[in-house]
Amino acid sequence: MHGTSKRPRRAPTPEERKQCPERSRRLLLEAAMDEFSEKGFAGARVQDIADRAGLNKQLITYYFGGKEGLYRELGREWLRREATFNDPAAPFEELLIRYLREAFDDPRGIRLAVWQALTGEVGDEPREDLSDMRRRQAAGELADDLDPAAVLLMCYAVVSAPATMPHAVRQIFGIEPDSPEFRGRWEEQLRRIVRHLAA
Amino acid sequence: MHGTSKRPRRAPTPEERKQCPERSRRLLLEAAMDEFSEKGFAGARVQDIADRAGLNKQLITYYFGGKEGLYRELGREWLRREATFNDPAAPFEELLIRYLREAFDDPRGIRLAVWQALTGEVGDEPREDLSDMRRRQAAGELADDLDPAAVLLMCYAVVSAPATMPHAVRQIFGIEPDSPEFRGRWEEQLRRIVRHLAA
DNA sequence: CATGCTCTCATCTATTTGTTTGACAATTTC
DNA sequence: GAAATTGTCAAACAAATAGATGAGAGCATG
Repeated sequence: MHGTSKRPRRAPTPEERKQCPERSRRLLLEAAMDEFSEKGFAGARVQDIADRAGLNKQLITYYFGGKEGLYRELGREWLRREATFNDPAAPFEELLIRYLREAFDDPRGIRLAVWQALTGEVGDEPREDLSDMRRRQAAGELADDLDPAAVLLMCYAVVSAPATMPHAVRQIFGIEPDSPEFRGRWEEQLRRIVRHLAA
Repeated sequence: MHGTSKRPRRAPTPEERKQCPERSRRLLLEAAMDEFSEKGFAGARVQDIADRAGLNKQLITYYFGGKEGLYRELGREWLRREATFNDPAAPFEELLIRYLREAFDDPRGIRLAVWQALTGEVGDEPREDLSDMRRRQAAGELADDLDPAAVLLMCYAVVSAPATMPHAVRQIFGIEPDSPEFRGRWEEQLRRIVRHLAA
């Protein structure tokens, strides 16, 4: 089922792989992102993470203090990453689409976030800044009768939807949520929807 | 942490509780709905389910053939329930709000569905019927440039949002997702949004 | 009241799983 | 280049957990 059937690690360090803690850390984080985003914290197995990284599972304890430590570190990293997303210059529609594409290209972050939300884990993310949305509203990018906060939440919801409710996509559209067809269709429709919200 | 510290079940059948398989089944299903919707399949513990139901955990095997059987039965039940939701007569806005209130009153179904989606479980739900949406569009309830399928998916997304991304609600609105304040505000905003989509 | 069946429970067991331990190799430091 | 530190691994360990076993109570039917 997994790539490595018996971990035959005969040639562990062909050349490149001498001993490199930074590399190991990175490999574990990547593998953990795969596993956790796929199965959630409770469903993920440290053995699988280690296998995926091609490393010994003990290293998870060594580097991150255990399964939970690794999970937390992953959350922190995601936060750092997401913080670089605001771009006040771009029009709202473009911002949404940019975010949507990111979500399509790598749904792991969103899946992880939803999993954290479902398990009720409380991250200490700061209060979202709405001044930008209000500015856009004043500039006519958003209808006056709408609450910027609500529109923002709606955007989160529709961007995450393909990842959080793939079954609904299949049910409604009859195509795969990760197919180019759906990608294009959803993107175009979201564009139109936000245009409707501007009028 | 749990209600029964040591399960002191001294008076097991005070009066009402003689021996009633139907009651036991129902209790287990209810408890399972709580646990699974809260922690997902992998995170839920049969012991906790049994405790919550005030019954012995072996009964889960007895009635449902094990943890997984119980989980499946829950999914089936939810499908049966959701099938009774269509109401072609009501205006679209009211339909959405009705669904939203249901979700607020008991988010367990939605949480369960999202969990199933995240774990990649494939239910065999039939293809969604869009003819109703198309009729509404023709009747002017929905702008012509919008894809009925996309609007439907958006509705699912925004209705589920408070349950699937409570952290976002706190972050953006600064209030609790299940507070009456948020309920009212979100409902009102969704009304306005769908009105924008009709124009 | 006996008998068979259904329902319930406490205990045990096998397995899974995250972590610990101790050995050893690689790398750095002096 | 020797010693100490760091990185890696395999095997053992301990906790948790789902399911199995067998005993026994409730309830019907003769």
